[in-house]
Amino acid sequence: MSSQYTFTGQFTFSIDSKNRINIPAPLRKQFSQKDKKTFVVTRGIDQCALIYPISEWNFIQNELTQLSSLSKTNRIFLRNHLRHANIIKFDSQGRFVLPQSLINYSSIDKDVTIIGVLNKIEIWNPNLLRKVDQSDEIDDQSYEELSERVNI
Amino acid sequence: MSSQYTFTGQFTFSIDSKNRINIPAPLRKQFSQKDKKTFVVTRGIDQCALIYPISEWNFIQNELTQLSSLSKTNRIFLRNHLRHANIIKFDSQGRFVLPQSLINYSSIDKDVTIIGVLNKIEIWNPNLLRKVDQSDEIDDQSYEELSERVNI
DNA sequence: TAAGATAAGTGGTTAATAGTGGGTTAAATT
DNA sequence: AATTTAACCCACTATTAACCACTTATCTTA
Repeated sequence: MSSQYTFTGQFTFSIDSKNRINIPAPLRKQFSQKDKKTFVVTRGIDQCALIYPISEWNFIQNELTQLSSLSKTNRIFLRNHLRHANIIKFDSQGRFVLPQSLINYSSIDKDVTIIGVLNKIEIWNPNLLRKVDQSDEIDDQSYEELSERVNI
Repeated sequence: MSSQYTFTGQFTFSIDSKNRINIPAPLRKQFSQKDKKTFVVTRGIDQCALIYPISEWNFIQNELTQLSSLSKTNRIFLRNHLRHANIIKFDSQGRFVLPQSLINYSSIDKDVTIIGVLNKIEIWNPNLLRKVDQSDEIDDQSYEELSERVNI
């Protein structure tokens, strides 16, 4: 099942004194009527914040209900995935306030890099992202494996 | 699956003071009704910018949705493929603005060489392309391997 | 082949939008 | 009740996108 959202592109914005972040217009324009400017901000697996439009988040939640809580891994995974999720709306200017806990988690200071990744939006500290870019090269072996799964 | 687009030919155009580049008429004419002058500009693997008509890009994007973000390799791959992709339309004169990040990446200055390569269009710094032409000769061995896959 | 007509490439101006900052009021918390 | 927090509103500036205009090239037709 593929999403209606296809966020792409990278943007460098700033977070203001009231912890507000602007959602780049090209991304914001994609928000459908039914999602009504509502989305979920949560922790990424990487050290960044993630935005899911509410309908996407509901879909993910549905996927998660498939996991049995009898498994310890599942319990941990579920707990950690859900506990940091904040339901948020953006204001009439297209901004939202990033919760303090996520600012801490993603080490965000003044500038933020915002990246569209299909059905979600990543929010990074630019310096941190640069480091990740440098350290996390994909090796040939992994590329080989990828090539068997996607044909582009 | 083969594309409806068969871009061919080489053109030398210029980029203006507002970073606008004209799409050569022979290429532009191919854009189908349904693609509505919409396309994606992104980084090439080589040091150039690439244009995909939106329907072509959607095919690539669809492949990418197959990859789960729980895998670290996938996350890196997705991020790096999508972050440089800009959805763009050309104006009533048939031009589009090349994002600054891509101007930097492809070292484009004043003139650009535009090449049609089947389902995509490459945009090069002419000098850079000349260098690549000289250094990247195809050796006999590689031609042999190619001959087993395409019959021309 | 010459002249007109059409299309293509290039340049600039104006109007709209996007990004950012701050202030005011309402709500929530203690 | 006081303080803090969040929602809402207004305003400024810079960037972007839409519009208009001109020159050159190409095609058509007499």
